[in-house]
Amino acid sequence: MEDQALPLLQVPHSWDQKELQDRGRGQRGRHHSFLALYPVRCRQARWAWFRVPIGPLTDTIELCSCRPEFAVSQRSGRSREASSGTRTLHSAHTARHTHPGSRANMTDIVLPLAQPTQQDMDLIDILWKQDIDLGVGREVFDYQQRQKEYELEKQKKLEKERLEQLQKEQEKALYTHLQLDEETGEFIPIQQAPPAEITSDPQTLTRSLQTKDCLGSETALSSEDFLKLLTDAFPFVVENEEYQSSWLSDPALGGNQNFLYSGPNTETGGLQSTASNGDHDQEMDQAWEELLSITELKGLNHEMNNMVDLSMYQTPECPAVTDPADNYNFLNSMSAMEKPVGHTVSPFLDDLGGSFASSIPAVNTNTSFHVDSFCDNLLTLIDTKLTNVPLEDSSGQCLNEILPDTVDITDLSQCKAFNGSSTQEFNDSDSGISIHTSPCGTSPGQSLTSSVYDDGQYGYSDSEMDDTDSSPEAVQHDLPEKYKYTISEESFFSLSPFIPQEMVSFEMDELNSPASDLPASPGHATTPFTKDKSLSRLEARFTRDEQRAKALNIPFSVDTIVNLPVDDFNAMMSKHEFSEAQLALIRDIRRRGKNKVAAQNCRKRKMENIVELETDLDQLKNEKDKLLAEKGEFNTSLLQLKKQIGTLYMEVFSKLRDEDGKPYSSNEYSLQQTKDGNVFLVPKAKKLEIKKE
DNA sequence: GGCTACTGTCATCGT
DNA sequence: CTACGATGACAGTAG
Repeated sequence: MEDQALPLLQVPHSWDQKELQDRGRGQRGRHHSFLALYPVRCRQARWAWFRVPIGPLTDTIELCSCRPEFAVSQRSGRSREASSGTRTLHSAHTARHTHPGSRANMTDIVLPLAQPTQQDMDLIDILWKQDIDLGVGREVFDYQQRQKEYELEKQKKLEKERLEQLQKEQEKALYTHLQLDEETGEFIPIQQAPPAEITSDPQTLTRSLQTKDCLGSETALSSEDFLKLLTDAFPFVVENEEYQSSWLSDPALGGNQNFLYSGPNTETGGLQSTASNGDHDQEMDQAWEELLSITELKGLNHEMNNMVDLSMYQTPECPAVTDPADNYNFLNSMSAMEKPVGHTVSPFLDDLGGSFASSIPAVNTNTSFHVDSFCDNLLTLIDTKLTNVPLEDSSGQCLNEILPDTVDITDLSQCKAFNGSSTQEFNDSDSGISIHTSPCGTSPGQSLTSSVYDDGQYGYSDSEMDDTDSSPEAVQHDLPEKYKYTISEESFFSLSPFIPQEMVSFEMDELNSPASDLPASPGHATTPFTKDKSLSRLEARFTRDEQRAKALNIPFSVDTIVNLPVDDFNAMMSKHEFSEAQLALIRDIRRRGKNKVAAQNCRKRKMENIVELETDLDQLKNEKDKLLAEKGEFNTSLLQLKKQIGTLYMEVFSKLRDEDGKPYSSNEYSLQQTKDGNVFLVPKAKKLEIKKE
């Protein structure tokens, strides 16, 4: 640790660090209460600025009165300046500064006591005089006086703290009657008296929507509790369907059909009409419009009456099911509801939580997706889950083994199969699950995978394959696109004896991994979707190549063909006899695979180069600005120098006298400086000659 | 339907 | 001459 104390400057008490930096060392303030600031290097390698009363400085510094003013990073220019150019006050001894008012990190600072040399004393004296010149008397620096001021200040501070304390207590008392809404951060008044019955008053209902977290956080909220919550007064805000999902997700609610039946129309209208302000009104309108548009746009109005929309199925925190029957009743009740409420059915899945989520893929994904059948499935699933009977797929594999331990509910949110918005989306989305949770496609009874697989649609020929490329539907019927991938993937792997098992597992792991990568939070469809997209393409590509390989009975996996080193590859090839077509295909596969990787690398490099160039550009721009500023400064100083030289010239010239004591005419004479530094008075005519020479 | 981003593929060049 | 990587150009796909 360096012990340095550098007398830098005296500044007014009011100056802050920035001002200090701006004004720089050596400047003086106008106000009273001048203090000497000593930058002291502390153990944290920072410069602490200490305020030291000037008065005692002439003799000894009373350390107890030294208070750190502020700490300046050592890297700051100011600190460097302080450490480099200033004279050190050498201390005969040092003392640990342990003033109670010191900041925590300053307690270890060693402030050297000044044992001023004559030089230092001179400097201090000069500073004193400057202060006096500025109208600051010595009394300003009187320690006793300052001590009094300090005491006064301290008292004021204490009083202020007491007031704050009082205020806090008042707030605390207030908050005991309030409840914190974790989502909105608002405090909600706690009303002790529970309502006698569930009201159909939309406002009350919508208020209850705000209890999302309260509801969601409790696994089994009693209906009484819920009713209590219902009657709590909230500011009316319904921003998205999540609110609906939250309140509907409560099992207790699910069991109350009256409540649910009372919902749709009155609620819709009521919500809009009772919205307390325009914004909320608008938001509500928009929310309902969006909900309605989903069905209207897709032309599924009629179907939607009986269909369950799970598009909002995005709440990750799902309480465990406590009473499946409640959910079942609830679901049934929902089937009779109007569209808007029909949309809100999805949340009941939240109740089922992760346990149900893992079973969801087995739900019938027919486009009709009738709620009854869904309920049946649901109930079956719940029962299965509850009775701990392992689900089995068509191949006899235990679903519990296949399914990831934790299937995030967001996986299902991806599953547009439950969206019900359109047939296409319906199917397509299901793939979101089927890819990552294969059992979806292999659920007993309605396994699309097995049906297609069994139908023998899995033909292989190059031409067929090309057809598949251009219009996959042609070959794989009207299966959901990703379903197809899944199907082909699965069936291919299962059918491909030549693919090493570890490779299969690797592939499948790779395919499954995005599911686990999916964010837990709902509503983040972008990232996983991107992954899904690339994933499906990857799958498609692999499938295509694998299919081609399979079609020509090539006994290697695409990965092997592509990734094997040349020698190994050649050795492998030499062990088999291939036809021309096979050889060509293997070459193509290898070339394509290599090129694919190369293209990926190439694009990556390209992007990196772009980023690098942008960085360089920024740097160059900064440098240019800097140079321009520097140029301006140089020009200014050059002008100043020229001016000074002109002045000097005139001054010297005007003092020159001829033999008669008369000044020389500037029209006839001029001063010239030779290279050796001598200055001559030269007649202007001669000057021309010199110039010619 | 046009735009954009992403990706795979092909052709070509250089090593 | 061949293999291979790099890269521009193009096409297909999906949002």
